Amino acid sequence: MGRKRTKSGKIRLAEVAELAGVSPITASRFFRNPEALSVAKRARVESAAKELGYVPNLAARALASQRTEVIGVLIPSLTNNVFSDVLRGIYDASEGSRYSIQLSNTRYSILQEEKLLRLFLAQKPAGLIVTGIDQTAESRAMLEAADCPIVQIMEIGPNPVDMMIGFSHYDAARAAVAHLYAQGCRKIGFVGARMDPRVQRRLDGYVSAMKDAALFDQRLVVTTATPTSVTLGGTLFTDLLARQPDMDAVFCANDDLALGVLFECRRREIAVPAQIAIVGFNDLEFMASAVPTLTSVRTNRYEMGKTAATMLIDAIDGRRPEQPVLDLGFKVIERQSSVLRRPDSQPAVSGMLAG
Amino acid sequence: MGRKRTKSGKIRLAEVAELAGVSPITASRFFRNPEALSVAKRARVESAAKELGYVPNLAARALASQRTEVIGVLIPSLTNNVFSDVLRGIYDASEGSRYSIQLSNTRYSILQEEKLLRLFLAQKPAGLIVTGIDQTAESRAMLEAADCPIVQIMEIGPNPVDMMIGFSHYDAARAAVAHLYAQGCRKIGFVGARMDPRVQRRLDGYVSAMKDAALFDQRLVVTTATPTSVTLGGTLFTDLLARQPDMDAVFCANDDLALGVLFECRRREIAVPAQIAIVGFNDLEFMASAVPTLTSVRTNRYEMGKTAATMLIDAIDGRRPEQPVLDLGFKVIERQSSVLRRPDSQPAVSGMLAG
DNA sequence: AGGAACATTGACAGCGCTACCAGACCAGAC
DNA sequence: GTCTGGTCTGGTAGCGCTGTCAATGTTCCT
Repeated sequence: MGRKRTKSGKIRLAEVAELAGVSPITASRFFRNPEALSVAKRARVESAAKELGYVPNLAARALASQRTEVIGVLIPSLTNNVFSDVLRGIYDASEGSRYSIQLSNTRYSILQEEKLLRLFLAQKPAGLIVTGIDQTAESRAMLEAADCPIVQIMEIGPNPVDMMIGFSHYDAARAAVAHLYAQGCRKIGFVGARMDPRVQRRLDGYVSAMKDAALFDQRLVVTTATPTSVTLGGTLFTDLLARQPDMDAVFCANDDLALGVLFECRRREIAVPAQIAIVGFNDLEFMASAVPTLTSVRTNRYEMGKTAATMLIDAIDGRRPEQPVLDLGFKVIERQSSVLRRPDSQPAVSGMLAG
Repeated sequence: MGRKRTKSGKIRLAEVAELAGVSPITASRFFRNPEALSVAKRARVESAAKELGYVPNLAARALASQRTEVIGVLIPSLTNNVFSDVLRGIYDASEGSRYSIQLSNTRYSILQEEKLLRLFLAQKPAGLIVTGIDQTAESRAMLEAADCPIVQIMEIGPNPVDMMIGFSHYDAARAAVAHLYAQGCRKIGFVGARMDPRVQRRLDGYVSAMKDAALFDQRLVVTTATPTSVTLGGTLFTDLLARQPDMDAVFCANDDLALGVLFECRRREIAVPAQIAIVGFNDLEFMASAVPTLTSVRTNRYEMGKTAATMLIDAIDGRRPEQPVLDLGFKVIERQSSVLRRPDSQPAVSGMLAG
C-alpha cells in the first residue's frame, strides 16, 4: 500500500472546512468567489482560515484548475532606466491582485524572446506582457494561439496581438525635430545607441522630419549597436562633430546619450544651446537638474507599466477594456538646452497625442 | 461518476514514457536525475521527450514533490539603479539553472518585507535572497526557521541567517572621508537621502571618520527621508551651503546626489574641486563621464547579485560554500572632482577589502 | 397551493507528477 | 549453485485543490 509522506504540517483547506463546519469545496469557493457563499458560511470560513493561519497551496490550485495566477513579463533589458520605471508600474499594479509577476530578460534578442515565450506559455500563464511589436513569426503565432490575454507595451502599431499600450516613437522623434526646427536649428544631428526597434523608429521619425524640411543629410546621423551609456553619448557626439563641425543641434535617442553630449560640450567649451542645442528622449529625472537644464521628450513609463498590468488583470478577470489599443502619447519638455529665443516669441505646440 | 475535464491536449510524462517504452517513473527520473538511468533508457526517454515536445508541468511537480523551483528575491526598490544592477546579476545567474526568480519589492519597509516573506515562505521556495540585515524580529525568526538556503545581500554583518554577501558601507564611507582628508579637505559635508539602513551606516562611517580626525560637526550633515534624486542632491547641497559656506568637500551617500551637487556647483559657479571637492557612492557609469569626472566608491553590484544567486543555487543543490559570508569590498575611484594635488604627490591607498 | 427559478451546498474524481518501497536483474564471493 | 550487495526499474498511492453536476433549500410567481 501507499507511503505515508511526511505531512508537511501545513494547514490544508480541508482543515479549514472542518473547523468552519462546511465541506472543503465550500471553503474553496470562499477564496475564489466569496459572493457565492451565504453570509453566515462566509464569516465562518473566514474566521476559521484566520484562526488556523491558512495559506492556499498555489501548486495544488494550479494543478487542479489548469491555470496559474502568474503574469509573464518579457522585457529586453534590466539595466535600462526606462524599463525599471515600467516594471515598477507593473509590480505596483500587480500588488493587491492575486497575480504574481514572472519576469524574464530577452536581452534585446527576439530569438531569446521566442525561447522564453515558449517556456512561459507551457506553464499556462494567466496573462502576458511583452515588449514591442517586433516578434519573430513563430513568437507571433504562439502569442496569437495563446489562450490568455496579452498586452504589448512600449509602442503602438497596426496589428495588436491582443491589447497594446505605448506611444509612437516615430511621432515623438518628429516632434523633437520640429521643436528644434522651430528654434531655428537647421543642422540637426542624430545620436543613437543600441538601435533596437524603438530607437530605430525614432531614427525613422527624425529622418522623415528632416526630409520634410529638406534638411536631411546622412552624415548627420551617428548610430551604434553598442548598449547606451553616458560615456557613449560623448563618444558618438565626438564622431559626429568631426564630420559636421557646423552642426547646430543634436537629437539624442535617449537621455543618457544627451547627458554624455552635454558633458562633451562642456569639455570642449561648446556653448549649449547657443552653439549646439540638445534634446534627449524619455525625460529621466536628471534632465531637469542638469546645467543647462536639458530638453527631452517625456514618456509615461510608469503609467505605461501600471496601466498595462491593470488592463491585463482586468482582461483576465473578464473585464475587457473598451479600447484595446492605448496611446499614452508624449510631450516635448522644452528646457534651456534647446530654447534659443525668448519665451514670448515661442508659439510651438509641443505636446500631442497621436492616434 | 467523475467528470471528463477538457484534456489540455498537452503532452504528459506518461505519453513520453509510453513512447520510450518505460514506466512513467523512469521517465520522471530522467528529468530529475538522468545519471540514475541506464544509458539506453536515458537515450530513449530523451528522444521521446524531444519528439513529443514534452514540457514538464511545474505545478504538478511542485505539488507532488512538496517543493518549488522558485527563488524568492526581496529588494527594497525597483527604481534605484543600484538594485537593477544587482537584479541583472541575479537573473543572469539563474538563467540556465532550473530555478526561476520571484521578485518582490519591499519599498524600504521592513513591515512590508515581513508580509512578503510570509507569503514567499508559504510557497516553499527553493531559496531566498533578502536585502540587508535589518529585518524585523519576526522576519528574522521566519528566516531562521525556513528550511531553504538564504542569502542576505548588499551588506555584511555579524549574524548571518545563513549566507551573506556584500561589503561594509561603514568602512566604505570611512575610506571616502579618508580620501578627502588626504586631499587636504577639512570641512567635509555629508549629504544623504532616503536614509535606509545602508545609507545610515554610510553616515555612521562618515561620522566616525570625522570624529577620528576631530573634524566632526553636526551642522555638516544634511539628510532627508525623501527618496534620492539628482534634483534632491542640489537641494540638499543648497541647504548645507547655507549653513556651512566655508565647506571644502561633500561626501554624497550616492551618485545621483553627487551629480546633483555637481550641477548645483555649476549653477552657483563654485569650482570643483578647487572650492568644493565631491565624492559619490556606487560609481555608476556616468561618474566617469561628468565634467569634472566624479570620484566615487565603486561597489560590485552586478557581481554581488550574480554571486548571491550562484551561491544560493549551489546551496540548494547541496554544494554549500566553504565560506558563508563573502565580503566583496569596495574601491575609492579617485577622479577629478576630489583630486586637489598633482598625481605624483598622491600616495593614498584607496582600495581595500574589509574583513 | 404548485411549480419554476434561483441561491447554496456537497460528492466525486482527478489534475500530472513524484515519494516510497519492492522487485528484477546482474556481477562477484563463497 | 547459492547468496550477497549493488544497480536499475516499476507499482501504488496521494500531494491539495477545483470542475462538473446533482441535490437541497428558498423565494417568488401564477
